[in-house]
Amino acid sequence: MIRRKKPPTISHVAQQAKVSIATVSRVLNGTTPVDDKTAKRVRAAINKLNFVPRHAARVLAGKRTHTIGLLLPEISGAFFQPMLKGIEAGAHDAGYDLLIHSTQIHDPSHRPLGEHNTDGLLVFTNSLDDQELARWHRIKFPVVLLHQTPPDSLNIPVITIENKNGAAMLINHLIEIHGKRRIVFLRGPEGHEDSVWRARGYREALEIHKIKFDHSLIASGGFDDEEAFITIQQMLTNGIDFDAVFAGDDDAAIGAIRALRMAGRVIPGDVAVVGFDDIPFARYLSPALTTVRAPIEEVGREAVRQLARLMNGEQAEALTLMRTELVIRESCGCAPASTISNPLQDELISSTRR
Amino acid sequence: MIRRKKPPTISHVAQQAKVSIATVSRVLNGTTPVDDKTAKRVRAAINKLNFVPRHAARVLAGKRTHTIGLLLPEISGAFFQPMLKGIEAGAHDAGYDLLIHSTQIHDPSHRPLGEHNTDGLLVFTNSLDDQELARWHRIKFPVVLLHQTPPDSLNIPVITIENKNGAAMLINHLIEIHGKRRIVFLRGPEGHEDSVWRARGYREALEIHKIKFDHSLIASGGFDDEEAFITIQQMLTNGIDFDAVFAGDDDAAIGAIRALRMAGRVIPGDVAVVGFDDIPFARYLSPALTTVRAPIEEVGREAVRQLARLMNGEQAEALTLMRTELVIRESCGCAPASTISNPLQDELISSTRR
DNA sequence: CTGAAAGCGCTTACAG
DNA sequence: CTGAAAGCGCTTACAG
Repeated sequence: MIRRKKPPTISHVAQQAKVSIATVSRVLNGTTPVDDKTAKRVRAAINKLNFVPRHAARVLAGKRTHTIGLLLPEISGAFFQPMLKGIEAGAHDAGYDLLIHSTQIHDPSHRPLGEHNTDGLLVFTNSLDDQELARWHRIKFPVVLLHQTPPDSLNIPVITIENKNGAAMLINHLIEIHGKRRIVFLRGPEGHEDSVWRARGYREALEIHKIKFDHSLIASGGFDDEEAFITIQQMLTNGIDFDAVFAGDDDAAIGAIRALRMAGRVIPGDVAVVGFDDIPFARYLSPALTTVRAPIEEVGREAVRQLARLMNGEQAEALTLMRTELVIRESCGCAPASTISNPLQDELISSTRR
Repeated sequence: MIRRKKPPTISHVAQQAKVSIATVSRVLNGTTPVDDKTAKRVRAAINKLNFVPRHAARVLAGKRTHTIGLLLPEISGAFFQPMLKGIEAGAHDAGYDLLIHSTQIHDPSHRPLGEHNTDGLLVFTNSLDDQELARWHRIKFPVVLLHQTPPDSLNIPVITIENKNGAAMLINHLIEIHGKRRIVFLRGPEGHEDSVWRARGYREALEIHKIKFDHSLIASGGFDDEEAFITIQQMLTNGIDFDAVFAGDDDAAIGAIRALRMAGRVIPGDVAVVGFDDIPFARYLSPALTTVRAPIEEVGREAVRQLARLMNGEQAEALTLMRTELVIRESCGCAPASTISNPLQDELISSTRR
């Protein structure tokens, strides 16, 4: 068992400064004017005892926590980096601390993040069951969803991106410019909405070009390097014929490229490979990855903004849909812009129609 | 102001189930046997009211939190991904929840993570001032340091890696195999211990080969893509002459490569570039990056293990120094192993002497 | 400007 | 097996 020396409490400080605990609390919070000399004594006592108020007690006594929580399924893949950056920046701007928990859905009686230790929550796809969302909705606890539609018809604000159009633009490009007809699509993790919408974009683009949908070209990539690697290897082994791969996201694209190379296929000569997200590394791959740029960081910022409105008792936007852009580089078969890869020269095509 | 409907408390449940709150607490915690029928009634009430105990109250009343905290300066750069993975895995194995906060040192009276809401803390370099560490040490609150030596002579356990030997191996390779003499070193962020040790490795290697240390070859790379990019551009503009760059870490190596390319330099023909860490993408760069493999994920796991010992009142290892390995790929000037890049074929050289 | 006291929602000896 | 009550460390009306 742990034996830690008991930290000082507000009573110790009060004793030391010869005032009541109420007064200590007041200089701590600056809620009520306190006599200068008294305040000075209290501060001296605080310093001397090295007193730090216990968060738990404060929260119990009804104070706001000034922190927001972020619930993630896991922090893996390059995707989360810009998202975290945006959220951190947003939280900082709004004057909130940020606490992050990556969770595999677990025992609801023991949530590490919730109304007991935060003023509001950001919830990313797949990190929570609907019951918990419903409960928060019921007690009017501020929650904003990322890349995920709320269950039932709970009106919880959502921030997400133009997945469908982004995917469709990508597939259109492969078909129209590079004459591809047999395009593999690698799905993301089970229940991941981004994946569902990208699949729809894929199908719609096929339909527009009267290309028959072929089930055998759909497989699971898990938005993950390793899983995509294995899947593509398997498709190769099974002799499935294809001339392009839409890997679902950039991480999976890396795995796909690796598998294809290992099998001796040339990219983009034999097979074109495209991703989604435009993670920082996408442009440094060789061939440089053609992909869709998702404004991931901005999604994070905006989510905090909406959450802040909720926490202030204001109304938030029900749905914020952020634009995606086609980023054409080399892995689709287009020629390199120049020897010097200049990001500014990437061709950008916006996903907003018209 | 926020008006949330008040969530049910343990008293409501007690009323509903017609028992005392003590009994409710018992079925909640399973601490004392409770009559089956009573328990069933209580559980029914809990379900009906959708009751979730308030963490803050539990903690106040003296329960352990079953969660550990991780303090980081920021989650940026590809480095943190494997570290987080290791820590998450470690926490999960040890049966703890993990809460993460990335912080710029702020107001000590308002720490988002500490003894009030965790049972122990993992602290990464640069995320905290020494005072706070000293305070925790004083109250015997379990803390483990990552990549950072404790201040003064507080005996706080540390997990870190063989930075010096790793760097020395890298520089030795550049000098001995590729005949480099003017090697740039890009420092990491201010106060970052990894950077300090890597600098020492760099200098020692130079000394061994009787190469005079040249101040003008040292600059700041910040362990960051963008910062390294700017720095190298500047060195080029200033006409500083060099035949190799040790970028400090892999992220910075990417920025360095970008700047050199933009200036028309060929890598590794004109300038060799090497990194440190071996982040997942290092092998996919072109040329594939020569670097030092740091067992980042394992550092995370081990840190949690040591922390768990502390939290159990056991003694922890004062210093855990993890081995690094030289990973020779192409960016140093070595020939590619084969067209098919196989990780297993990378040449590995361990940092442990003898 | 300051203090005494109630209350936040739990847990846990102590009795029974 | 179960309940009454004290206590965890704060905040905040309510008086003065």
